Amino acid sequence: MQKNLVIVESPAKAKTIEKFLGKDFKVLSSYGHIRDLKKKDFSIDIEHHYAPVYEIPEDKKPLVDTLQKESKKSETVWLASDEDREGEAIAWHLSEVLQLAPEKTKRIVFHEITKNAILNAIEHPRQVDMDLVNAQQARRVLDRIVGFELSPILWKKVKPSLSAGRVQSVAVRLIVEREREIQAFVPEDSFRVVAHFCFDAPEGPTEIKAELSRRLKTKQEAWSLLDKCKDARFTVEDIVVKPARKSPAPPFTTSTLQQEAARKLGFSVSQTMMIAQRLYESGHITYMRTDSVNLSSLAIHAAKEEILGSLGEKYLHTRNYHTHTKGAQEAHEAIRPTYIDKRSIEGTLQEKRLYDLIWKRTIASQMSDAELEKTTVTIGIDTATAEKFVATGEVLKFDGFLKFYLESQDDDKELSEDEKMLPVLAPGQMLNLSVMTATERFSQRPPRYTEASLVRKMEELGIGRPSTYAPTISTIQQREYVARGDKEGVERTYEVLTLEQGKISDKKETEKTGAEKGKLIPTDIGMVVTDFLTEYFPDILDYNFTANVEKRFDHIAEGTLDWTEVIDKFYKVFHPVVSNALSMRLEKRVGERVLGVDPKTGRPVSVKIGRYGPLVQLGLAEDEEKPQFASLLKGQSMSTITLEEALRLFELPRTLGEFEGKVVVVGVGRFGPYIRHDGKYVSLPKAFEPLSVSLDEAIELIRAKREQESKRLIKSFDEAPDLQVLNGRYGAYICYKKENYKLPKSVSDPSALTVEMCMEIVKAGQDKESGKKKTTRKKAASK
DNA sequence: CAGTGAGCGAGCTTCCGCTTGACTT
Repeated sequence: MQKNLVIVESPAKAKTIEKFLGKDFKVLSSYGHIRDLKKKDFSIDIEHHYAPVYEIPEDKKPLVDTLQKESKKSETVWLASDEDREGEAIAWHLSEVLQLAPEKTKRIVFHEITKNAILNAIEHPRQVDMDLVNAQQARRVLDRIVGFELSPILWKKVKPSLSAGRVQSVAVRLIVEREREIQAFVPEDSFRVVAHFCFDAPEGPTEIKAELSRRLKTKQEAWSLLDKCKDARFTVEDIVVKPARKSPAPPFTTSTLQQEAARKLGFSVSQTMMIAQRLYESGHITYMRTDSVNLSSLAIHAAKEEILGSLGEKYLHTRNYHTHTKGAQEAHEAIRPTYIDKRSIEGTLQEKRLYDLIWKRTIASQMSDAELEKTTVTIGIDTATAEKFVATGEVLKFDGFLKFYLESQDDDKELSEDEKMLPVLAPGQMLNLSVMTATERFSQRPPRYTEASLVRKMEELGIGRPSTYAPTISTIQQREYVARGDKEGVERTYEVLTLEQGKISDKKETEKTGAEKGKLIPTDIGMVVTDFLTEYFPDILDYNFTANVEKRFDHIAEGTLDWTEVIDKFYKVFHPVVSNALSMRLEKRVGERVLGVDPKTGRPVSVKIGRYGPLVQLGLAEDEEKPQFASLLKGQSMSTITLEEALRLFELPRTLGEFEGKVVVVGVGRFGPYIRHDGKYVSLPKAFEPLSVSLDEAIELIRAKREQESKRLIKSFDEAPDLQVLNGRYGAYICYKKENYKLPKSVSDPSALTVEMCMEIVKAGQDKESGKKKTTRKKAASK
């Protein structure tokens, strides 16, 4: 009979802890939640105090069986899930499902995975905290109610298979509203005046650059200042030297790691999480889903040793950081290297780079401030005494933590001139003007969100958790509410006035502005759904909704509120709005817009969302003649399409002419624009537009496709007509009875393959396939 | 891969937070 069973959430954690506890303890993992509301049904009994209907998901059953057996064998079961709302619920579900007797069940928590922390936890067990569990049930039930009541409204009113929820709908709203701000943005221009002065210093002629202390509103104003400066005397009026400090950023949380990995390494949010997961599993870093900036005393000590050893005491400044994030639950440490003395690790390049980032950030957080000296020089103009030029310089006196790490800025802001050292000057010193320019500058529109900056905003609003940031971002893209995309910049002209050698000249220059890559852009569906939800459910879409309900969850956790009453209060208000929204008959479809009348037929033209996305419609459903439909093209938007553009869409499919006696037709299908000829399809590359592509271009594309086709067949065999060696997008492969098989790496020349060799590969592939099918089928069933 | 979409209409879709798989084309 084994004495003790400890259950934690993560298997990697289980492995480490088992080492600390010795023979009398077996440590297993629950792999997160073991029980949840039933997947399919609403599963909340409204009539009976919102009683949740739980089930053990199919893929968790074997695990639960194992836990069952092991717990029966043990004298004491230690529930060691995380110390937060979800962790407490996991502990409770475990004790319910495994039917653990209270006298042999103990709840323990620890914040750091160290031997001391765990032994200490074992010394201080407690019972499962039902108030905290109820706070979790309230959270879970609320999310189910919101998600499962809102989504069906969208299926009926907008499009099937859409979804809405407390977190995702607000995330989409942020992106939609930002896009509208950008559309409504009117840039304001002003003139930035910069002067280059020169003077004779002991070491030779020296230059200094200074900027007028304010921007000038108009060209006239700029001109008149430059005019005044033609014969002006410039004098150094004041020199101020001020010390300044910069402090390091706190250690990484999930959200800050995602942001920095995006800025410094160019990783997507999900990529960062996958790489971090691997680092965690191989024991290199602490847990990667955390909202805490706290470091264990052990880690701080290790960082201290590391800094003292390599740089000395001057660079050391240990600190404890505190979380100010809304709704943070701090069940884990900050993300840091497990062994801080490990400067680098074995692994892929990406793993190494991410580890390096985490290492530097952790070490820097325990290092001294950087010390700077900021110098400000004010330069007066005798012909315009109200105006001043200002030159600023910055000198790094002591690098401190900057030796390792500087947090990046989003590229949102206009880059400031890099500040550097100023030459030595004295008050009263005269300066000669060499050149002065007044350049027209424009105020910047707000930037679109990146995945990482959206995460930052969500965290700020307390929406979502470290474990859901990445999944939420992929959900809103999967539902086609938003898409990652590039925006081309626009050419803009601006004016530059130059004063040089007593003469003012005036010229126009051009620049590209507003180009963005990989930013989140809302789709028509995203905008229509957001408008609909904010109109009917303003409370849910409110940026403070989560923060407000979190307050109530906190009261439940403290035991001062009953969870079913919180849900009841919410449901009594929410559900009638849902019923109302479902029953109302809409004059128009949600998001429908009438563009005008087709001059040819006199029939009305409108845009709306159809089952497969945005479409234009010519005529009405009740007309005797059936209406015509056409999908919007890529790059077109319901909100900006004009009547003329819409009418042109009805020209598709369009006959271009004949080639080899057969018609060539261009159209737009489910997979984008295509050319059809002689029963064969060729997709239209991005560079062409279906409305403007010519017959000659189409023929060219058909020929190119044929050329590619002809290269497709590498080898066929007379004795085995079902067998072919083909050239595909990913290189050579074998096709046998319509199934494809990958070639092993050992095959260097696919054209040398024989029937026997091929059949061997096919057979190996089939064996693998049959082993795989079981799992894929299971996946499909659970989906 | 397939180029659709209100007149019949079954049955499907959906939430958020905990975890890690075992897959590739």
